[in-house]
Amino acid sequence: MDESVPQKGTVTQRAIEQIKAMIGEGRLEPGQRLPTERDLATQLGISRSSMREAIRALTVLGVLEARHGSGIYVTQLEAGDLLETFGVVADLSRGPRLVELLEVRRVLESTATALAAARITPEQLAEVEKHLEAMNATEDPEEILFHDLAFHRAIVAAAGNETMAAILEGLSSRTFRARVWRGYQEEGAFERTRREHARIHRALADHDPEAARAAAAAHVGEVEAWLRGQVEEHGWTTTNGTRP
Amino acid sequence: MDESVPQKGTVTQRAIEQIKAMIGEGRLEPGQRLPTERDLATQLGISRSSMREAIRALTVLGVLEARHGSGIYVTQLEAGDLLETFGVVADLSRGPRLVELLEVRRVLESTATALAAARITPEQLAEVEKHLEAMNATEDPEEILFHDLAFHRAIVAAAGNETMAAILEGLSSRTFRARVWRGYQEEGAFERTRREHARIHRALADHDPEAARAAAAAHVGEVEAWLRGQVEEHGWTTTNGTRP
DNA sequence: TCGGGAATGTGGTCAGACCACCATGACGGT
DNA sequence: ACCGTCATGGTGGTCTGACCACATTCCCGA
Repeated sequence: MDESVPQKGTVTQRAIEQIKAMIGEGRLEPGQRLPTERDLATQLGISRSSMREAIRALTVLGVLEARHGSGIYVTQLEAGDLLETFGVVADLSRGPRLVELLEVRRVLESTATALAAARITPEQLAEVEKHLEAMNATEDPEEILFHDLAFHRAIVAAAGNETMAAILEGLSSRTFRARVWRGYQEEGAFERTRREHARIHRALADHDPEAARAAAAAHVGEVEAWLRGQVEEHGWTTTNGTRP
Repeated sequence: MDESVPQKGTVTQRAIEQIKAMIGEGRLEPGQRLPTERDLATQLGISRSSMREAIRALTVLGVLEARHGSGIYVTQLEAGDLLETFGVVADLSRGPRLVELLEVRRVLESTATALAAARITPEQLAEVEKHLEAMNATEDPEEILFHDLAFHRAIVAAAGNETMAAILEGLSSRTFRARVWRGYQEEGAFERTRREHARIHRALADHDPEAARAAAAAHVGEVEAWLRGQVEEHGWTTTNGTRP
């Protein structure tokens, strides 16, 4: 077919760019099914192996989705699809960068919480309260962590910015939170966490953005300050410890 | 080798997780060279093709780097490496999500600018001024865009949070800015942009974080408001238009 | 009419070959 | 003795063709 494209980088890289361009130009709509790997490879004049690598790359980026036995599809290209890789960053970061990530989270989450305070509906507030109460009603760390995540997720969702929500989701992903939370909560921070959550909830119920922003910033800031201390004290790396 | 891992998802996916785990557990250090594709494939008991797909996936994520004829290496795992994919999001987003991205940028950049005002050194300030003057000294849109990017990049760098800088880099990537900027500047916003930049610079020189935050937020907010109007008016999609 | 199974098409995996590139070191000229 | 040159081996990059696993479709028989 179009042999117009000359040598430029590796063959696979070229294929990645071409498919990305097709989507950018609107020639491929979200949800649409692509030609088969074999056809695509023929069209671009490359082998199926190289085409598969290109598809794999775009799959990882959350742009394409391959369904075994069915075909290759363009994702909905929503924030959640494209920002899923953000979680990997949190998983592989350690030491000083963990603090930086928490600083980003503090900035974004305090803003999101402020927005939520202004816009939250009674239904959304009920969802928040559900997880708040569930969190206070149990002592099981696993369950607490689950409802803690859901609590913040519900708030961020009420802010109405899906992109921001997707980023924060990556910054609060289960493994990331678990790593930091474990050490933090060991120091008897449960009670403080409960107070901070209550303050956030009150600000939301009062529709008070400024109070909500301050409460959220303080909440994340507490963890951030603790982690900063840990990193400075011992050169903490916080790898995914292989617990024996 | 370790045939202990049973069937779980696709073979390639398993390989991706295993390599990611090796890095997470510290068995692979940043900058370290990995075994050859052939050896890795043998070790994990899979074919070279599948292993190559796994490597491609981790390459896209910014975790690995393959050098033709030399070998496969673990990247430095710095924020820039891992967040490079963030630019793809900006490239493929359109319509309402563009506004959301700009909102995220406003939040992060205003914070970064405030931090910079508090910490910036004379050398860093000189760098900022260099681009500010260069930007005001030309009429070539390409050059203006270049120095505009460099202006903000220098400020964000002075904030001292590499993770935040990497995210903002993705949100200001050349293609993203070009798409929005083109339309924005067509409406004679040059003069306003100059005033806003001057205000940001003065706040930095005065080491006044609050003024810096306000100026940066207003600056991005201007573009954001304009874009929001565009999206609401015509159902603007802002694809990479194939200009005929 | 409807249930089930075969046929087909798809992505997933494998094997082996060859090419392009890089690093190293042996070699020969100076 | 020094240094540039080039041969060589090893590495990632690409291609081919085959087979497997899964989803969908469709047709046939109950």
